[in-house]
Amino acid sequence: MSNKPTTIKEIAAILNVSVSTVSRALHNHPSIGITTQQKVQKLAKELNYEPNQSAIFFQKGKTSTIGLILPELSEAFFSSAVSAIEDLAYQKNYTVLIAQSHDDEQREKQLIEMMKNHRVDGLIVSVAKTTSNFDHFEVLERYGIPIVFFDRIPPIKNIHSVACNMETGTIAAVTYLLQIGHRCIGMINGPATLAASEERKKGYFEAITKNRLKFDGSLVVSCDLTEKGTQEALDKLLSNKRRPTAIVTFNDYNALYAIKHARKLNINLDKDLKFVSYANLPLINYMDYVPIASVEQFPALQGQKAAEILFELLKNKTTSSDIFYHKVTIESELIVNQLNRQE
Amino acid sequence: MSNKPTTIKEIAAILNVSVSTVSRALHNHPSIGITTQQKVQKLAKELNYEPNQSAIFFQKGKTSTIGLILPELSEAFFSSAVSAIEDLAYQKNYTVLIAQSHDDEQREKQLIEMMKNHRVDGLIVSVAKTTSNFDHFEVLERYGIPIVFFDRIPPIKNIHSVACNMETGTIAAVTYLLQIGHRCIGMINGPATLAASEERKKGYFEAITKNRLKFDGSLVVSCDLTEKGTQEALDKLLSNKRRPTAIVTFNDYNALYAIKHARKLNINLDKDLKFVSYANLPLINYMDYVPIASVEQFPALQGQKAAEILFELLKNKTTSSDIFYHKVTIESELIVNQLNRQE
DNA sequence: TTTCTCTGCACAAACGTTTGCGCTATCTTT
DNA sequence: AAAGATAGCGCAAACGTTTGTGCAGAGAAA
Repeated sequence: MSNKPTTIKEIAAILNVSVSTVSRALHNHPSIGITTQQKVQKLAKELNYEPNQSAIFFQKGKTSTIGLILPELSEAFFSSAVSAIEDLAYQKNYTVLIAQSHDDEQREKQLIEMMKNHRVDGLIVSVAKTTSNFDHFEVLERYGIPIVFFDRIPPIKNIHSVACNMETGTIAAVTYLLQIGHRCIGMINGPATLAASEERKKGYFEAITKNRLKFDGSLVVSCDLTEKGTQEALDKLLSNKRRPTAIVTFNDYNALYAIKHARKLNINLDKDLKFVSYANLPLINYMDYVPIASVEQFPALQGQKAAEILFELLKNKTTSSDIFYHKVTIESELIVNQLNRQE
Repeated sequence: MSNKPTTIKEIAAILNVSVSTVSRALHNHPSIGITTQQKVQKLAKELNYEPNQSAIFFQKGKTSTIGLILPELSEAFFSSAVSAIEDLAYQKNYTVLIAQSHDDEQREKQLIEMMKNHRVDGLIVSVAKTTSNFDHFEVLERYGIPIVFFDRIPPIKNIHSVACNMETGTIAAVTYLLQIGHRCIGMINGPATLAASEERKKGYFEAITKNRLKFDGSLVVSCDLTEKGTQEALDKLLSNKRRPTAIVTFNDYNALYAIKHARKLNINLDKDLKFVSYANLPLINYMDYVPIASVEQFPALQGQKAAEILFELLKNKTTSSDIFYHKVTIESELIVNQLNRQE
């Protein structure tokens, strides 16, 4: 068994032509006669010829491979992005080398090293939560390997990035709650260190003031996004002078923790307290009590945009790409949950 | 910018030695003098030399890459498996080319083709639900590319596989329910076409008869695993002459559909009806009412075993590996849910 | 006929690395 | 001193493909 794959050489030998002729014939090069071209292609098909990608990669000095580093594949947000990136890469005859950092900075560094050795043509990255030093990314740029960041963008200059505008999404969320009658709206926000937290808060403020209500700082509480932190944040909000009738949470997990805790406190989630969240996880479909709306961040679209930018960069590699840095912002969108219980 | 990476040639030129000497020195080959070796390694570090993997792959005729084809990355089961496989591959200096079939047979075929062109050294596959023709896999074997299947195993001869024993897990599940006092236990099983359904049914039968109870066929109903099908199956069980006090479902999603439906029917899930499920999804942690126990199928372990087998096959590639086919069965295990509400 | 222009192909280098083989000193043995 | 062994390194081929250049023959223009 184990038939060695057919090579261009063998085809050339059989047809008594040179390897270059075969190569060009297979690529429909104009300088090859039509009859020769057909002869070659016919035999190639018969012998089941498949070009040896390894040889091509080596020869061309590029791998037609893009690297993709993200925190966790099991998070629905990222796996959606992966699918989108994969699809686009597939169309362009690229392959995707996927790796998970597990939100570990060291691992991320090693993966970058690995990607470099593998001579990936470019990289799409969503950085680990814990990453504080970003030198390893800059090294890659010096090697001429372009990087596009998405969703989690490092705070450094001169990078290509794709991210979601959290502010407008938050405005939509709060406005929606105001429209359906809520007047006292709480927010369980993320830690202040995250840029995304700041955007959410800004959006909250905007929506409140634009509707001629006055902003109450005690209704926005930070939390570390753990289950315990969320419980404490909820407790704080519930014991506030003005008790909120609706709460905007930082993300879906966050919302679920809060909902769980609220139910334990015997709060009627159909009447007394509503939640709005971010991300729109599929697991929402399996829950009994779910947020009444979610701010969708379009992970697939983010991934697609990131990939488009990367391919653009790869195409124009000759020109000094240092001149222009892409920075795409995607508008988030409020999705009102259809499964919303109307009892 | 865009410094071209250092090559072995340049190092050789600078030190006035041959490329072969540099190559061997970098690999600590015994036939190279200690001083030369150190000189080379020192300079290599200074020049930031990194071996060109493309060239090595090409030269060695192997890519040190394994392909991984699975239905859906977003399913927690598979993403766990991916992580385990990645880790092992990383240790062995292999990289993993991941691709999703999205449970589509055509896509799966294309991916196989792509993997072949990329000259992956081996493949780990969990086949798409819809795949009915398995020729594309057999082609690979003829190319000398070994395949290891896991979890979803195609019904063909002479393959390497890793899978979970559903029968013992089911026995454990039913036995547990018997132990905590249930006497009438229902089962929402999968379609009869799936081997896994058969195993579950067998396990159910075993557990019942071993405990000197008589098997009641009306307590085991098939379902197509959709939400609607699950609802119908539950309805059927609830209107059975002997109404079950506990139900074993085919998988977690299945269980969630059933739980949702049961709650809509105002059934007291703390008292009147208990569920046991399979898979132990992490989303369980976010649910209000969850199965009281789950049969764990150890996706990470399955992935790891599959990878181990593959690396074993790759190591012994010279010997005609046709002789022996690996078939690993992993025992599933009943996990009693700690979050189980004890009210 | 001569010169010029294509057309259609062959030649060979190049990409970076590994590895079998051969060669030359030096050292050991007799 | 002659012969053999060994250590340390260089030479060159090989992996499969692409691509710049060269070159022959055919046809067209003079």
